[in-house]
Amino acid sequence: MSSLMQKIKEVLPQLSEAEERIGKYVLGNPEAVPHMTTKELSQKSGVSEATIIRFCKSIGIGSFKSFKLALMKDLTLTDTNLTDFSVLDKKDSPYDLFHKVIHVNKSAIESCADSMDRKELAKAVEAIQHAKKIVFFGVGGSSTAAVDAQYKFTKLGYHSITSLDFHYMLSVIPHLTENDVFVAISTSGKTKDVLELTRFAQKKGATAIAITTLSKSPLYKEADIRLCTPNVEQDFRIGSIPSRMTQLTVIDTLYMSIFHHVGEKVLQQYYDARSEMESLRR
Amino acid sequence: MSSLMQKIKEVLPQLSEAEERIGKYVLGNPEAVPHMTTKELSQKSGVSEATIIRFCKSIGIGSFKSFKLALMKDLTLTDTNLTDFSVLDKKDSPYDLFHKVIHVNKSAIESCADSMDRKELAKAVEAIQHAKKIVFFGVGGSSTAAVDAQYKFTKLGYHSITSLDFHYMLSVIPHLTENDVFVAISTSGKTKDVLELTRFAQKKGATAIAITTLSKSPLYKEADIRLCTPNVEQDFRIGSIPSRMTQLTVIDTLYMSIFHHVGEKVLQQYYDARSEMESLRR
DNA sequence: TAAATAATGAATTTAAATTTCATTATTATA
DNA sequence: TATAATAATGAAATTTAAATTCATTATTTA
Repeated sequence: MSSLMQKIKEVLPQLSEAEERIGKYVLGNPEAVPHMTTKELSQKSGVSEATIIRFCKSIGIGSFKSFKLALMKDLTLTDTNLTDFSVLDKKDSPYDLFHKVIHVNKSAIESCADSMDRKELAKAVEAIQHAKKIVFFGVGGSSTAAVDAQYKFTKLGYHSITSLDFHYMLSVIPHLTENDVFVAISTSGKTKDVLELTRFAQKKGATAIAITTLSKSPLYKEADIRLCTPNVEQDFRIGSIPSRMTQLTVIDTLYMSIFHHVGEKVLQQYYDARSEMESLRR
Repeated sequence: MSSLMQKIKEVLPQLSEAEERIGKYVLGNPEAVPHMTTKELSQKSGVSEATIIRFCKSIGIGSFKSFKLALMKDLTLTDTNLTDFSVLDKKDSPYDLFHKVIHVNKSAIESCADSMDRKELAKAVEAIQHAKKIVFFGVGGSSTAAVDAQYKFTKLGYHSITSLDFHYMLSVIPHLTENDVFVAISTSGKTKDVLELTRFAQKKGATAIAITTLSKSPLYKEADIRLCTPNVEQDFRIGSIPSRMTQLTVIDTLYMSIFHHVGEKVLQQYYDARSEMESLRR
């Protein structure tokens, strides 16, 4: 716990009722407060604006602005890992939500570092490097990552395929061989479509890479290579927001790694494409 | 040299005379500026207050307040000068790259806070709330955000459309009316396809929301509502990685805001869909 | 119970940020 | 070269945020 927050906690019992309410709100939503005005904070915590000012003085800070600055500094120093989004509030304005989204997404990406296994990652890069074809598949919220990956790897010169359509995929997979890679994306690791296609691809000899959470799910168990995303809060309100960020971070890593490797070879083509794009830019 | 100061240095030659004067003052007195008002800074640097505001926008930051905050952060974070990706190294292992990707993505999301204008955001949410149809369009790296948005807003019960195909979009837009919203996604704000479709949609009376960087681009100028993403480093090696993260963060915010609003109404349907999904889960 | 004190928010004032608008300078075009 | 179009600029007005004042209510003390 950092110094300002600590300080607030300490003096909380000595504060008046209204000021205590502010203190509690601040402690509960520290990352939201630095972007608020006195008016907003007064409404959120159910006191008057005047009391906000008094609160600042009570905890020994001269102005509301200084208070916000101090709080912000506090938060950056102790990168709070409040991954949960339970702090959503009826009164939240779009701007408040914006800052909460920033916070959640940042936390999600940060926590990617915890779940990734470097050996598995190395294996995945190795497999993709030598792949003739790469097929990505994800449904629902995970389809975003699949679409993104397909685009990125096409840019790198790969024969890269994805589709939201299960039956389309059924027609793609029979043509896979040992040289190919099937990347299955599913947060839960239980999605039936994804599982069935993964098994099918494996039967054709393709290497199955799973981008999924570390769990006892069938996808986790059966995949050849596991790239784990962290178990981020799955609140219904935020839906798949944070998990999609983690999936994309994994995709980005694969992309960067391959780019890094094929490097110079692709680079010239890349520049060509860029200048061509400039002139053609539709 | 930290990133914001670096950025100012870079754009300095492109700025107008008055704005250049501000830039020089800031570079010369970085530690003084965060505590100044627009009036003070205008006097110190010998320009008008209005020009101060324009200067902030010129360097891609949405308000003077955000500028001061960004500058302050810049000055305190002397050690983390990894913001640029030039630190890519031939010897980097996939795992090294993974951590760099995490860093870049995190920074990109963080800097979203600088460029967003709360009023524009409120306007966007308002427009979408009352929309009958929402059309998303982005090409290249920006298509990911469009696809993601389309999925999210469909889940919220909207008639939500996107396609990668310009000609398909040409057949969609004629049916738009004043009640509809067209969301154009383009980092540069110059993509021809996006511009043409945006103008077409506006001609049909739809409200055009642009998710783009704060710049003098045609898309920025012509859009009815501007949701600005920060000017993240556009290194060819990382391509559109960070800008896609910022676009998604904006999409997430819109989604959360609308969700928050329609809230209870959709919630029941949402739960129904979930349990249905459990049983149907393919 | 009455006086003193403390707590509070509504209303006001002050100050800061932002926008608008008219003016001037610059550039492109006939 | 003259003229229109565009961009740059600051003065003034507007909007927004912060801070103060003051009247009201609750609480404590004698």
